[in-house]
Parts: sequence; structure tokens; C-alpha cells
Amino acid sequence: MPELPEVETIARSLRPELIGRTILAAEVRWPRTVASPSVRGFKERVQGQVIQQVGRRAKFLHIQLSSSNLLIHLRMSGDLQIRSAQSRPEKHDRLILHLSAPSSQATAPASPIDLAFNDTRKFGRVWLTADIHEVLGNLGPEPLSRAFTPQRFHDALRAHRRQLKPLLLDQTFLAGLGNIYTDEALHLAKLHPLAPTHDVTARQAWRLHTAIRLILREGIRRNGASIDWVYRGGDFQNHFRVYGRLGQPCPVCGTAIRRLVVGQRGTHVCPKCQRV
DNA sequence: CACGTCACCTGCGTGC
DNA sequence: TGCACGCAGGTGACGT
Repeated sequence: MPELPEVETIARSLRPELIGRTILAAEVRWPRTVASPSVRGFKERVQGQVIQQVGRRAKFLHIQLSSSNLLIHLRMSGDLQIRSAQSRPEKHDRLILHLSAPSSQATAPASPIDLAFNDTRKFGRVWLTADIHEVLGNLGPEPLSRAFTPQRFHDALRAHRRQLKPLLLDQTFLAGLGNIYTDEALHLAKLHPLAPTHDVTARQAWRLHTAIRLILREGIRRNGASIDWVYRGGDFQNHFRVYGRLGQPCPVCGTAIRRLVVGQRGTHVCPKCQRV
């Protein structure tokens, strides 16, 4: 499920539930889920730490602990779920953190809970690190931050000779866009996913900059998109302009949406609104 | 540096 | 019903 708006939605919903709780134990049910350190080191070092803050950087969930950081990437099918303590693990639970009742000043219910990392396809990963830079260091700018300006965006686009969509998906270029929100933003900006980045004009860059931020904010406002069997309660999927709408009318001009493949990813465009 | 291909995984929808 | 196939919100390691 997870692009920036979905991860942001999850971070916001987990924050009041998790802050102030102590990690009593980690139950690793699929060892490769733990990217670093070793499973053994992870279990030892995570135990006893108190959750201080829950945030997001790009598509990473950032759980700040008393003396380290837990970074979680949900990849394609990951999800984080609050369970009642010691409930039976579900089929695709890859990691379960057993948490204490929160400290007295916290607002969440005063009973222990489990935090389950459920991930059908097993692509998701977690890291435990004192220095988040080790994991997040190569990420590009956060698209909703003040540092991401139209001018810098235009300069950065022109510094590459690539197709537009693959560059937007490159997390070292811009951090947080995925397949859905990229297609949506390109359509809103009336730009073709295969357009060469080197030729993007200042005006087009400004349009795309605005479109990216608008689409991401709308995604967050709608609590993300919920597709297929992974449901999180968001409803942005009901407002897609092009994504997954092959053959259906473009919301702007009515032309049938087409599907092409760009960089191995299914890509949706309006052939009339978006020209190369 | 840019781009293509494959790998990592499971499950769902489609068509025969 | 069974089975093959294509598809899926992500990323990283290769090779050319």
C-alpha cells in the first residue's frame, strides 16, 4: 500500500497509540524482515526501549526510541496493526512488538498491546539504528517541505537526461512518490511520463511541482488509497484521475485513458492531455 | 550515467 | 475445479 500519503496516515494513527509504551519483547516470525542488525542483536537491543515519537521520512516510518531508532519500510504489501496483547498472530505477521501499557501521562488505553508488522509479500524491512542517516542518508528532498521549491526542482530536473516518470520514482531524486501518485501528478500537470527531463521548461516544472504537492496533500486528506485486499480506510482510490482507469474517460477531456509500461511499471495517461 | 532485466514474494483475477 | 499467466502501491543488484 504505501506511498507517502499512506505512510503519513499510518504514522498519524499510530502516534497516540504508541508514544510512552515500552517494548517488552520482539517476536521475529520472518527473519529477513529485519534488515539490520542481526535478528539476535535486534531483539536484544530493542527490548526495554521506550517509544518517544512516531514520524515519517519519505516512505519510511520512523519510530524514535529512548536510545535508538526503529525505521520501517512497508514496500509493496506491508501494514502495521495494533492488536490486543498476546492475541494470536495472523497469517502474514512478520514481526510483532509486544508493548507495555503506556506511561501515566499518555492518552492511550492503559493496557498492553501488540504492534504487528503484517506483510503478505515479505518485501518490507525494518532497521534498528542509532544513526538514521545510515538508512535515510541517500534520500532526496521531502516533497511537502519548504526546501522543495519550484526553482530547485527545475534545476534538478534539468541536471538529468532521463524520462520524467522514472526520475520522479527515484527516491534519491525526490523522496516519497510511488507509482500511483506519480501518474496522478503527471496527469494533473499535463506532462507525459516519457518526456525528457532535460527539456522541461520553468513553467512546466512549476506546474509539476504544484501538482505533486496538491496530489500528495489530497492523498493525505483522504487518508491514503485502499486497493485490493489491503484496506486501511482511506478513500483516495475513488478519486483517481488516471491510475487503474484503463479505457475509462479522462476527467478533463473525456478521452479514454491508456496504459503503457515505463521502467517496468504500469503507467496510465490521457493521450490527449499528456503529450511527449 | 541511463536504462533494461531480474530477483525478492504472495495472492488475485482472467481465460482456457 | 484446475492451471497457467499476468498483474500488483517498492527497491536493489546486476549487466550493457
